[in-house]
Amino acid sequence: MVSKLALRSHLDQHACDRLMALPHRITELDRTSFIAREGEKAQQSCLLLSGFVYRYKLTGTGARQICSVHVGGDLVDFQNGLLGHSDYNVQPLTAALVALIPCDALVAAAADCAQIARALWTDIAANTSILAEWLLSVGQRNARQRICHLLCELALRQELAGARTAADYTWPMTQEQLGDATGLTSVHVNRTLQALRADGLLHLSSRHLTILNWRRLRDEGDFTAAYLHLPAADRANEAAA
Amino acid sequence: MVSKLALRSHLDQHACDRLMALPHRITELDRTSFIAREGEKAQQSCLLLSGFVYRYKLTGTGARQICSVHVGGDLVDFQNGLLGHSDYNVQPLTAALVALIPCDALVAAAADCAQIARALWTDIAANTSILAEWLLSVGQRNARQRICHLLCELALRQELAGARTAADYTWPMTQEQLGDATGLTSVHVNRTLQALRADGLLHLSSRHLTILNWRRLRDEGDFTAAYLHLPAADRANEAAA
DNA sequence: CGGGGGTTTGAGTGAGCTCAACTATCGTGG
DNA sequence: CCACGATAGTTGAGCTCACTCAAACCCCCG
Repeated sequence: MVSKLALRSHLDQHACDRLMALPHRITELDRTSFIAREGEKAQQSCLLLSGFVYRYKLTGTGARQICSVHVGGDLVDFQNGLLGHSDYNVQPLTAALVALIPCDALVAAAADCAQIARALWTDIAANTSILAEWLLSVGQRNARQRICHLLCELALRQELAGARTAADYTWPMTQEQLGDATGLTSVHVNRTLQALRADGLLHLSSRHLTILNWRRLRDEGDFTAAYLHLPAADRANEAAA
Repeated sequence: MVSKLALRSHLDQHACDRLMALPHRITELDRTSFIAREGEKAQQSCLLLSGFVYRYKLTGTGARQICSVHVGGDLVDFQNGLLGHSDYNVQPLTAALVALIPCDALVAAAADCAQIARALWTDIAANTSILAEWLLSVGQRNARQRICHLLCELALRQELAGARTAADYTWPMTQEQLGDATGLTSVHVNRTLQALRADGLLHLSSRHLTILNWRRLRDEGDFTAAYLHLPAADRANEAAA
């Protein structure tokens, strides 16, 4: 379970044992709780076991930008432990089961074991890569592209996280949250989603998304999976419509 | 020189020596050269000695989003060495002097020395934090705020990188590049800059920026320096107009 | 059956875009 | 020393994508 973290790089038995032995506290969280709060000290990392979690920042006037969405198996908020205080807020998007791990313990494990260090580094780098792609989306793509793109991304990430199929998955966000992730208003998200439905690309009802035409959704969203750095990315990207 | 990298965390003599001993190749680059190219293997990190460097991504239709701008002392493009291939392009913004360091050597140094590992981690985390703030800007702030914000950011980062003063510094970007960094067109950047000049906030001519009213620029840009994780941030943020 | 969060719809508005031309600046070579 | 070309900045006019505000609707849950 804990070792799911390290999909992107090889870990031998010793490294896995070391990870499993990390001190941690498993907690169930509801949507109103905070995992981290901007400006506070962050001493714990959070490994997401099930459910969804998101990070967001606020402007001075209260506008919210969602900076990432995390699916099961993701290690959230590790970096901030290193910097002393958190830059952003982290909250569950849905009810979520998380394992809280002291950052110090992770750092110590990394110092002990080069494989763990590399795995953690790789994980951080992959998350940074996703962040850069989000910036590209928000900065350069139009509403329809942004939404298609995000839908594709979460499809693949959830599939890797253990969902049966990428084409049919749990949709964790409200339209307002989708807007805050893409830099759009919820009204405009709503209209754009309607257009996508009308064009037969997808079926989205509360908490559940079905992708009806993967190829078109991918093309319209200008989506290529490389930035996710998933081992299965190539295959998934070729998945039939 | 090499050790400037580690401003954010403590390094003892041993760690510094270890860093200085890293294999590297110093090169002078002009604006047309590539430090990394999207999709290629990246085996080298790049420590920027002088000049400016930027990273950018392209959409399928060729729109460009600048993901970061780097000033002297920054370690650029380290993460991608870990992931195998680069997600983005890295080019000099101006003529630049860089030290190319093999990623493996950095990883090895980190494995040897916990202080180096922590310094590198911290550096990556700080860069990620900046990226998140850019996402916030592009997603939620208007043109004027985005530009003011970026001007403030580069002022502080350059000051820390050794410029005499934050209020008066080398401006490395064209208006088009500023547009690509903020998700605006160069035309709109131009008009917004004119408004800022007219309001007496700054003086910007080719390659040189003078901030005339730091406080207003900061307030209008909704800028707070915390996300930069600079030791001097608090002081700088309070600098007089 | 009465909230309340989420979604949908309508109408009007505006920030920022597009396209296109023009100007300024500067380095280069004849 | 000037003509030239290239790069960067400026201006104008018209347009559109996405926003704002506001009201309805839906549906789940207590």
